[in-house]
Formats: sequence, C-alpha cells, structure tokens
Amino acid sequence: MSPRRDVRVERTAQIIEAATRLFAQHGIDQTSMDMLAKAVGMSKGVLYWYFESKDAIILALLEQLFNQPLLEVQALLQAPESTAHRLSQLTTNLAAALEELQSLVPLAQELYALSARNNNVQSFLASYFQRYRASLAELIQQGLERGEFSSIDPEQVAWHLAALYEGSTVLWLLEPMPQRLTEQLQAALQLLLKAIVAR
Amino acid sequence: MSPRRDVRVERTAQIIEAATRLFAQHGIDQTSMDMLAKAVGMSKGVLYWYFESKDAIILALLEQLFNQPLLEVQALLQAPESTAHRLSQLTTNLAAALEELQSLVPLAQELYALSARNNNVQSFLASYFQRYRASLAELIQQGLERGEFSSIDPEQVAWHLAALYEGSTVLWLLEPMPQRLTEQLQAALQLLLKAIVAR
Amino acid sequence: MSPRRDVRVERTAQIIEAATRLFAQHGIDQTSMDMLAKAVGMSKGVLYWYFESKDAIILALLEQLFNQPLLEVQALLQAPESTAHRLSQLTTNLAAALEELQSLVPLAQELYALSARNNNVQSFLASYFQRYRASLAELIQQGLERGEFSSIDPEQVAWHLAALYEGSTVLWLLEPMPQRLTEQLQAALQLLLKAIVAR
Amino acid sequence: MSPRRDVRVERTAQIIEAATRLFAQHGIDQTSMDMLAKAVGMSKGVLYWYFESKDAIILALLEQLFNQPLLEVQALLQAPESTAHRLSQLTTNLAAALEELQSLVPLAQELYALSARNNNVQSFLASYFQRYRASLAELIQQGLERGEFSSIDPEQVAWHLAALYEGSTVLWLLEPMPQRLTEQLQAALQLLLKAIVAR
DNA sequence: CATGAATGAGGTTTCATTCAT
DNA sequence: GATGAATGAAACCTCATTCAT
Repeated sequence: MSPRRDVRVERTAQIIEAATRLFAQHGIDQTSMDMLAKAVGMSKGVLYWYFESKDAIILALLEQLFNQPLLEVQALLQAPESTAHRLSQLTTNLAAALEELQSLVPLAQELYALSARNNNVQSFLASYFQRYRASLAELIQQGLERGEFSSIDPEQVAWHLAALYEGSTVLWLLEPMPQRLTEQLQAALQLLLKAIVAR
Repeated sequence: MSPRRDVRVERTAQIIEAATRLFAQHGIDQTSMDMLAKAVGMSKGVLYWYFESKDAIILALLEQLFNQPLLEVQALLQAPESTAHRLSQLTTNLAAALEELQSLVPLAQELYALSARNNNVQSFLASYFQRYRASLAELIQQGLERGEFSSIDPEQVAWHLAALYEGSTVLWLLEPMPQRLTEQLQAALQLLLKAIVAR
Repeated sequence: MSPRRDVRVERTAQIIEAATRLFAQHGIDQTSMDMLAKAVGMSKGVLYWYFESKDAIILALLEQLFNQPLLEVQALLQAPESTAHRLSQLTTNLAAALEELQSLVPLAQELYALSARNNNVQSFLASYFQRYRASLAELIQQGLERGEFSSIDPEQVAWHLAALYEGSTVLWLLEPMPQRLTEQLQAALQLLLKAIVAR
Repeated sequence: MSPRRDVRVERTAQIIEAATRLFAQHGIDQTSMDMLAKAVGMSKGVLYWYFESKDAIILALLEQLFNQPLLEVQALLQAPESTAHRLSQLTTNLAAALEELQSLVPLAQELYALSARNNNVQSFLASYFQRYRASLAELIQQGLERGEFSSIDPEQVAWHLAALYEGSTVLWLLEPMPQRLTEQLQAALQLLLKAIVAR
C-alpha cells in the first residue's frame, strides 16, 4: 500500500539479481557481502536491512532461480499440441536456456552441493524436484490418456526425463559442445519416445 | 626390509582419505587445513610437506575419486556377457555405489561447481567424462557389432547413458529414495534398451 | 560542526605513525600486522579498512618519511642568505635531524634494501633522489649565478653533496659519535666549498 | 690435518656463496633455509651441521663480504704511486666493483638495517668501518708526510671519503646510471683533492 | 655424516555481521 | 532508512629448527 513497499520490492530484486550474477561468476563462498554491496551500488548495511543474512539471500535467489523451469512445464500442460511435440518443445527450451544461461549452471551445482549441509536449501530443492517430476508425470499421463503412449508408468518416465535433463546439464557444464546440445538432447528424447509411443 | 618404510605413499593416502571424508561431510571450503591436520592426526605443516596446497589435495582426491567408475566400465568391455546384460550390471553397480557412498555425492557436485572456476578441476573432469563416454560408446559398439542393437549412433547412446547416470545422482542427492534407486535406474535402462535392441 | 568527524584522516595518520615507530624499532618484516594493530589500539581488521595491504602502509610511510628533507631544501632555495651559508644550514639541519630521529635511520636503510625487490618502493625512491638532487643543483646554480662559486658543474656537485649526506647517515648508523656529527659534516662541507668558491 | 677438514671448508664456502646469491636476490628474510639447501644441493640438515643457525650464516657471509674492500685499501698503502693517484685508483676500483656486484648492494643495505637489531652484525660493521676509515686515514697521512697534501686532518678527510663512497653506493642502487658512476665518483674525488693538495 | 619428515607458532589477509551516527 | 567504520575469528600458508633413522 505505502510507496515504501515498492522500494523494498525493487531493492530486493536488485540484490537478488546482482547476487545471482556474482555467485555464478565467482562462486557463493568467494562472493563477499562487500562485493555484493558494491555491485548493487548500496552500502553493506542496506543488504542487512533487506535480508537477514547471506544465507537468506541464497535462499531467495534459489526460489527465483528454480521458479522458471517449473512454470514452463506447467504451462505446457495446458498446451494443445501432441504430448510428443510438447516434450520436444520442453527439450528445445531446456537446451536454449542452458546455452543462454551458461553461467548459472555452476551456481546450480553449488546449490545442489550446499543442500547436503543446509536444510533450508535441501528442503527447497527436494520440494522443487518433486513438483517438477509431478508436472512431468502429469504430462506423460496426458499422453497415456490420449493413447499416444502405451502401457508405461508415468512417474517412472518422469523420473527418467528429469534425470536426463539434470545429467545433460552436468555434461554440458563440463564439455560445452557449441550448438550440439539441442541435437543431442532431441536424439535422446526420440530414443525415449521410440520406447514409449503406442504402436 | 629397508629400515625406513616409504612413508610418503602411506601419508599421502591418509591425507586423501581424510580429506575425502571431511570435504564430503562439511564441504570443501568449510573444511580448513587445521581440521584436516587434526583428522589425520598430524601437524598442519605436514599437509604442506606432502601437498603443495589445498588445491593440490583437491586435485589428488579428484583423481582417486573418479578413477573407480572408469575402471569399472573398462572392465566390463572385456566381460563375456551380452551387452544388454553388461549395461544392466553397470547400472546395478552404479546404484549400489551411490547407496554406499552417499556422502560423496555432494562432494562430486561441489567439484562440478568448482570446475567453473578452477582450470585444473575443469580439465580433469572434462577429460574424465570424455573417457567415460568413449568407453560407454565402445560397449554400445560391441552390441552393434554382435547384432544385439540395431542402427543407432553409439556415441549418442553413450551420451544418453552418461547423462542418465549423472542426472540420477543429482535426483538421488536431493530425494534419497531408500531402496528404490536400483529399481528406478533399471526401469530407465530397460526403456532405453527397448528402443535400441534389434527386433 | 559535522556530526561525524572525518575519522579517515585521523586513523590513517595514527596507523602510519605507529608503523613508523614499530618498523624502526623491530624492522619491517619483524613487525606483524598484529603488533601494529595492538599499537594503534584497534582491531587488525581496521588496518585493512584503511590500507589495502602491509605494502600500502610501507608506501604511505615512505612518502611521509621522505617528504620532509625535500621540503627543507626547497625552502632554502627561497632564502636570502649566501649560498655557502645556506648549504651550511642544510648540513646543520641534517645533522640535527639525524640525531633526533636516530631510530629512523635503519628504517631508511631497510627501505633502500627493499627497493631492490619492490617496484613501488624503487620508483618512489628513485624519484625522490632525482628531485632532491635537482633541488640541490638549483641551489648550487644560484651560487654560480651570484658569482659565489666558480666554473663547476652544479649537477655534479649536487650529486657529490647528496652522496655525502647519504653516506654520513650510514656511518652515523654504524658508529654513532655523540655530538661529533655536526662537526664532521661541517668540516666535509667546508672542504667542498674550498674547492668550489670563486677566488 | 685430516681430510675431513677440507670437506668442511669447501662445504662452508659453498653455503656462503649460495647464501650471498640468494640473499642478494630475494632478501634475507625471504630466503628460507629450504631454498638455500636446494641451491647448494644439500639437505637442510647439512646446513645445520655446518652452521648453528641462519644468523650464523648471515654473520659468516658478512665477514666474507666486507673483507675484500678492506684488503684493497690496505694493499694500496704499500703501493709506490702518489697518494692522489692511489686515491683515484681506489675510486675506480670501487666503481668497478659496484658495477660488477650490483646485486650485492641491496644485501649490504639490508645488513646495515639489520645492524640496528642484531648486536653481532652491529659490532662487526662498526669494527669494519673503523678499520676502513683508519686505513684511509693512514693513506691520507702518507700524502701529508710526503708533502702532497697540506694542513688537513687525515681522519676527517678519511671520514669524508668513506661517507662519499657509502653514499654513492646508495645513489647507485636507486638510480643506476650505466657507465656514469666512475665519471661521477672521479669528479667528486677531484673536487676533494682540489681542496687538499698542497699548492 | 647426512637425510628429510615433522613441528607448531606465527605470517598476511578476508569476511559476515553489528551498530553508532 | 542508510552509512561505513569496526570487530575478531578464522582462512591458507611459511619457516627455522629438531631429530629419528
């Protein structure tokens, strides 16, 4: 209601945005609050006005970072195209996102590693992956119901897809193959479809 | 027989072993050289007698850690069983290893993240994955030559498998599903085999 | 008037002052940042708030330390007395300064030694000595123009004087001769003057 | 008598030689016993077999380093040439030595600085300079007795010369003027001679 | 005589966080 | 609301010296 609230929202966003950039570039531990303050053009004290701690910033960033892919799958659930086509679209989108946001991949890996020691991170990510797989399963389920796919376990295939996507991110991080990612991922998807489409 | 046993090999192993344990438990950055020294039961200086820096320890650990899975695939190349069977065996072994060495998974993730900022780590891991995929491709190629598989690109399938394996460790790290990992992975493999076996 | 006095200038001065004292007493390398912090009565972190590194402190100290003698010669350039008299005054001042600031002599020597390995120190000192000799040369030149001195090369005599001054600090450091320094230096100057005054 | 003695002498010399080189290049404090051991191709323990401590090495080096110039002046005392000529020779030799042993200059400065905190170094250097000045004074005295110089205090002139020499070393360290040192020093000497030669 | 493994105090520097202004 | 000065623990690493072999 008060204009103050706008300032808060804006500032918070600025901080998260800068943190994402710096964490991705230098690593979380190697990014100091000083660096972050300088990057957002505010004083160090301000960071603590908007966030309780560095951990709180990490958590906020986490939520923002992992929101997008989830929304994307969920949007596809409403799309009219065939399931196979929608899965293909999802794959293309993933490849495009990886290529565009290359620098975020190590940040994601770091957050995965962090999850082993930080309960907040752990439960956020666990919940994220559950929802992601659930949405994928729903998509597969649609394919089953429409007769596109035959006798398979949607949850199992969803797990398979999710693993494939996560794994390809790792491979991509360690062996960036310019332009070949889409190709590779699409080939993988086709193989999977070949196994599940109703004959 | 020699009056002074070669203490070098022994100490190096002790240090790597302790480092692996501590890094996995607390994270690499959160494990100080002091902690490590205490864990090995020696003075801090000794770490620097055997390793040039913390980085050198990380690197040595890296090599040891990633040696095992590589050897395993390469061993399977010589095994007499059918290719499908050998792939299944590989999958079972992976699941078993993940369950046994749970605590090493976050360490691996952290190393992946580190690769973005540490050239030594990056090139080691890049080389590792290349060799791993190459061995997998060779295995698939054997399947093709023996007529077990039909018209597929071995390198592509190898990439698919590698991605699947990497992705499943991530999913496993974030959602440990007691006892269900083998099941899930085997199901995924069967799906893949269904798509590639010669009819 | 302003509610928060500019503490920056004050702190910087305190730190330099303490550093000068401790470096002179214990040597630069033997003075730890801990000792320095304790001497300034602040935490160690504060040193790094005001200076980037120990090197930066050394450099700031260097500038302050060598500023004084330079100003002194330059002031003499404006003085009305005869050149011989002004050189005598300079000599007396030098002797007095040496006796008063005895403890700074080893610090100066250490900085000279440091110049061989530290480019910042090297270029500062090189520039200092150039300016010092140039000012001395200007003074001699005045003597020439006023007919006090006869056919000599001002730059050469300036170099001679500078060497004499530097050398006498070394001799003084190693054989402190209470009260005899002024005498000795004046005698040396008179010898020099005897050689250059117009007959 | 025993051949062992030769080994000792040889080893000691090797160590001092390497220490001189390393101390000159990296500074005394920045040269570790490890570096020294590596440079002489011996184990670290050997250094402690031949020298009690790092300080003892510094002291032995000091004696060797400052022996040469002293011998040189003393040799000149016996030479048949005119005193003026012999002083000129001394000056030329100094310039040549400085140019040849450039790297030893910072080491000398560091030892001067060290003298303020190390009594052994202090008394060695004090004694050295006393003997050096005494020899110079004897040379001047010869000039007086032979009627070359007129009514001057030999000790005072010796101090003047010693200061000039030391000072020129400092100026040379900070502003290396290729090829011009001899010139500059000879000019300075001529000025001095002009003031003291009997007319 | 000689080695090289071991010690452990101490070096410089970083950094999340607090708080007076 | 906002600043930036201040803290102090802890990080990695070095090094003179000792001593069992």
